Amino acid sequence: MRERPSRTSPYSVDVVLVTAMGNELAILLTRGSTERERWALPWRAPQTGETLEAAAIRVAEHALGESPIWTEQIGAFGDAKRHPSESEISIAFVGLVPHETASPTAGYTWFPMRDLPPLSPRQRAIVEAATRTIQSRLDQAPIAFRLLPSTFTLSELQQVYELLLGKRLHKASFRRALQAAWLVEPTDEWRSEGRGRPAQLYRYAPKKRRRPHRGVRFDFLFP
Amino acid sequence: MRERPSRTSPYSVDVVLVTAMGNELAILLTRGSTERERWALPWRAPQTGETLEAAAIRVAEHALGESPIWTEQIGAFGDAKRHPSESEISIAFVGLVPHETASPTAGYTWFPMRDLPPLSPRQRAIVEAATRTIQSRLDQAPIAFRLLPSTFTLSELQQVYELLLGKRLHKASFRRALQAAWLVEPTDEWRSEGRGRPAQLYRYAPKKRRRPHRGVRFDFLFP
DNA sequence: GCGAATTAGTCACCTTTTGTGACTAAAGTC
DNA sequence: GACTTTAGTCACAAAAGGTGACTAATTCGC
Repeated sequence: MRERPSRTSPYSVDVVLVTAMGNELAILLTRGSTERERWALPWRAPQTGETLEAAAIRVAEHALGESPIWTEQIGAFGDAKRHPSESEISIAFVGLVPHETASPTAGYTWFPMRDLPPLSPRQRAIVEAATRTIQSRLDQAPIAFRLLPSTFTLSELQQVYELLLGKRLHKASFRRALQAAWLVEPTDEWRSEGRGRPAQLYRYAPKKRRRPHRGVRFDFLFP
Repeated sequence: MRERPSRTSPYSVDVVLVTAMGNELAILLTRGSTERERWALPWRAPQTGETLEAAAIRVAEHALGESPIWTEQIGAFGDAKRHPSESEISIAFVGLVPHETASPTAGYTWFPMRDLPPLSPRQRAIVEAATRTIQSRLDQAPIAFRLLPSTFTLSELQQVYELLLGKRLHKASFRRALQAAWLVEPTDEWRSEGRGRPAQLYRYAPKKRRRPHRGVRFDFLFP
């Protein structure tokens, strides 16, 4: 099932598989067989007739035995940076995987994002772009909800958001915005997690559409 | 200078060149030489050692004699849709060009976005993605300002925003947000455009950085 | 058993942002 | 001079967002 690197393949599909591992984000890496001691993103030379996204999903299935709960293309990366596959360009995807159900198959290991081994320049650029892609999609798609089990506490949800956004959020603001969006509904279960007061469990149950009703923003970062 | 279509090329760089033509957005198309009566996006089979973005800029220079004022990669498009170049995948770029200075070379024509000729399915998908890319970048980069001459009236600027966003904006809100962002400064010139009161001319002169200071948003379009 | 510590959940207050109609100003048209 | 047209500004209300402080329910140490 493991495809061999085809040195003549003009492009590869590289996938950044991201999970919330405890208190940190982690991505899946594999030891590059073609290169000495280097770690690399899972990748694949897509077969003809195969959709790019389908190729990305197959990479994930091969590495984890499961498909991601959300996938998005990051873009094409060429720019004369070396790549393990020696392909000219990489079409990069990002995929999110709940950590509970995702157990890497042989040869794949989770690495915390804050402490990655050396990667090829191109793949490092891909990982950085993956972070930006996740963050910019976070308010447009319910990707954080699917990183959690089907029921979860609001504190857990907030922790996932803080992890993905890379910043702390105020509890009251977070819950107020969540309520206004009609995205979750409470179950009648509670979970006592050791110390403090037990938390009510919620499930993702979106109820109403948001009106995309806003004017312009001028949020330029560099003038 | 016109590169010939290489049938063995594994991928092509396709460019959506967008301009504000009077009251409408327009994109540049060329008559596909390999296909009977079809129009197509300008494209190029990139040379080895050439950056993807450099290839896109060269496409623009070849078609317009000028490089775009803003360029961004849209992504890679494969998905078994036919393409004039018969390449397996297209790396798509979007580029913005001021209409005043951009005169197409032979074989290239501006088409209003609302009335495009039939394109290949893949290129139609690329054009739609280009629109989304522009709209999502509009509040993060000063691309609207560079579509205009160096001095412009605030009404002209608002019209460009309305064109790119595809929706009307309220005059007072637009100007209030613009002032808060410290992006323009008035000149001491005025322009009388026929009918009503003359408008003051402004120039793009960004002064201060915005704080990326905001909580979460739950703006999902489909639950 | 009891107070301290810890986590969950909510409220109230205030500031900022945003939508919007109405207003004044300066030009042309008739 | 009255009317039309475009520019530019104001002020009010509503909505969104930041924040500290409060109550509630549990465990831990003693």
